[in-house]
Amino acid sequence: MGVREDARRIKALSDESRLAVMLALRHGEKCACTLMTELGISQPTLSHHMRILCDSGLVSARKDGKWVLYSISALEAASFRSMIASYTKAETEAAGAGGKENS
Amino acid sequence: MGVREDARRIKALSDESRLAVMLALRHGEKCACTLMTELGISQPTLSHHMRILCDSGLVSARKDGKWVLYSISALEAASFRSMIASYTKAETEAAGAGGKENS
DNA sequence: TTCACATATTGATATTTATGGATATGTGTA
DNA sequence: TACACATATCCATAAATATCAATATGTGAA
Repeated sequence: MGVREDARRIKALSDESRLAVMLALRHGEKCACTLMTELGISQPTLSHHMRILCDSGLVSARKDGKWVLYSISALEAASFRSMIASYTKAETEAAGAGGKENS
Repeated sequence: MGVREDARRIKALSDESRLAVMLALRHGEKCACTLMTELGISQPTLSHHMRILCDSGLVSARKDGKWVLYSISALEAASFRSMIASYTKAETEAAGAGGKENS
């Protein structure tokens, strides 16, 4: 919690390369080498971006032999969307009585 | 549309001061001078942040005499949340048949 | 017009960040 | 052990960004 931490989490998504990573991971986990090829960026640069995404919690890493498989954390992603909503949804006067708000 | 443009829009929210602005505007429009006082930042700095928020579309400005009243654009905010979802929601194999997805 | 106030712009500076080469670490295979 | 490969870290550099003082612009009142 905290605006500073929220800004840090949002910053993790505020980069073109990292958004491309998120798109690449929508169908499931991928190893760094695949992401590197698909994005067309250098290995140190990809490693840098993956660290930021992992630090934010949005992406989690799993070691498999010499590969590291990255995947979107569904739980953290939902929490992220909820956090975004808290900044972008207007505060309704009598909130809470109406129902679920989110699916 | 486009990953680059999406990154730019997300970047608009990836700053602590601008998140504070969004929170301050949740209950309705406010003038720059009020935001400046509430956030405790200089006038040029606030102007800089408001320009970025307005450029992103999330916030819209309305002139009233010598004041400029800022408010969250509900339509753009909804579009923003939808865009965020497109990067953070896992792609389901047979999507679309289930129902609304969003409220 | 002049004045006071609200906001935007300019310009300079310090901090952050993205990038990739070189190198280190870790892992499986021969 | 040595070797090839995958990933992380270190380092330097260029670009982007946040900040604010000074100044410009606009607006209503006297």
